Amino acid sequence: MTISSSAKGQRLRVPRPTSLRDHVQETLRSSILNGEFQLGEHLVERELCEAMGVSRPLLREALVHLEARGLIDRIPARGFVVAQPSIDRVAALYELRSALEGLAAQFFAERGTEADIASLKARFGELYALIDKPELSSVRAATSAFYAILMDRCGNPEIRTVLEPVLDRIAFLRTQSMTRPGRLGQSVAEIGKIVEAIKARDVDAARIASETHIAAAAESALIRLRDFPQD
Amino acid sequence: MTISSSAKGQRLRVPRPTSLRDHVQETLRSSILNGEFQLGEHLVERELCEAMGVSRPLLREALVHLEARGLIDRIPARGFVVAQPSIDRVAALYELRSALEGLAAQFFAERGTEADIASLKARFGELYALIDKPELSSVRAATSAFYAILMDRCGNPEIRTVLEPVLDRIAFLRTQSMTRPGRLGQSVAEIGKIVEAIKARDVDAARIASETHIAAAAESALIRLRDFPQD
DNA sequence: ACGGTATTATTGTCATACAATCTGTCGAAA
DNA sequence: TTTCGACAGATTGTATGACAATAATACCGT
Repeated sequence: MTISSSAKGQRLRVPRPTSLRDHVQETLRSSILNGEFQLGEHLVERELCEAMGVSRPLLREALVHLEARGLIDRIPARGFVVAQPSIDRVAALYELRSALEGLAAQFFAERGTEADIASLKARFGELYALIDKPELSSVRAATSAFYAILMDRCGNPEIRTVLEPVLDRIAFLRTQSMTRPGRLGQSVAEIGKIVEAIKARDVDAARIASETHIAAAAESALIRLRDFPQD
Repeated sequence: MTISSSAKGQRLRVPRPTSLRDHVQETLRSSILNGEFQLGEHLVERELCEAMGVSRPLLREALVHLEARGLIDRIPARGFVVAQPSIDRVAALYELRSALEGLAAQFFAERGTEADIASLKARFGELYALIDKPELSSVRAATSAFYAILMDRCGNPEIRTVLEPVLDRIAFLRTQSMTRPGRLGQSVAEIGKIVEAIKARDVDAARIASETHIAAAAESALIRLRDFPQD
């Protein structure tokens, strides 16, 4: 965890751009979201400590944080495992996601500035351009960028704080659902409806388009989940 | 933290009904919710360790958990402080609460069993009986009981997991707003509308009644917050 | 093959330590 | 007198090591 501080004009001492715990936390989080652990897999503390080169108390702090966000579960005398929501729970999470993103779209249509709307349209353009060559990482990046604008500029910054844990808990399904053949084009079309409604300042249409979009994503994800339950 | 194990027929060793960390966490949480700390107050780790009789790593785990839930904030090299949301943030939180409780009411009206509805009515009855002698702790208990039913039986168990942190962050306002003269009666009347709508299985009315109720609570809380900003 | 027991691995928790950083104080210079 | 800077104390951020309690596993005798 050494950080080179070479830039001469800057402050000499740049010990940690962020706390070490935050780094451990984020590393662990993205490892889980990227599927580097199986659902339900036991997270052995000593192994992770050695792998990341940090002490056990620090690692545990990171784990506790992720536990609070619902990404991992704690089993009383067994330790931490990657959360593995049941099908019912996944359905409930999608339902929540639908409501929260619908709310964000509604607020954005109500309160977004013209500049915000322009940003949103730009992000949508980037996403649209990917329909022909759907590469996983690009699609994911463009989607995140779109939603980052939607959440950050919708006028209610707290939506993001509650939505993020929800998204984390269904992230293991989202990857797949976007790359199904044909699904991307449909999905982008649905998102286009959201953008249109926002552009027209049609509050209800924006909310409904957003809810519809997530409902479709949920259906796609749940079908897949039912087919491969242990995935 | 000694636990007497005297019952003869039971297992002899009853070390911890729950993990010690959970206990520390909950103790700390309720202390904060009960206003035993000022908003923005610095939480000094060593003091809390001694007060609760636990080690610093364990205390920190509890603090990190509460941080993840938004109850406390971490300031880079200063440690943890009790979260002190700005007026804008409080407004955003009430907006979210309104949407989420509206959703719960809607789902309850859609999916609650008759037995669930009967339970809800019973809780409402208990609340109604308190209008004449509004004692803080009773009102709070009855309100929690009502909402516990509403959240647990609405058919989407995830709503509670996202709503709870939201409620925690505005808890410091909720106490006051219920005890304002006249407000309780009005509040109970609003809740009564929710119950009625649910009884009638009127999904939209249930959602709207719930949203309206929280909007009124928000207005009351925000007026108070603007009058006593440092409260 | 099966049931019970011993061993091992791992968690839950503690005590302690120490460098880095922040805070506040006190003195020195303008 | 006011302001600036250095010093000391307090507190965090992180590490090490330890130990009891529990769960998992392997072993062994029947």
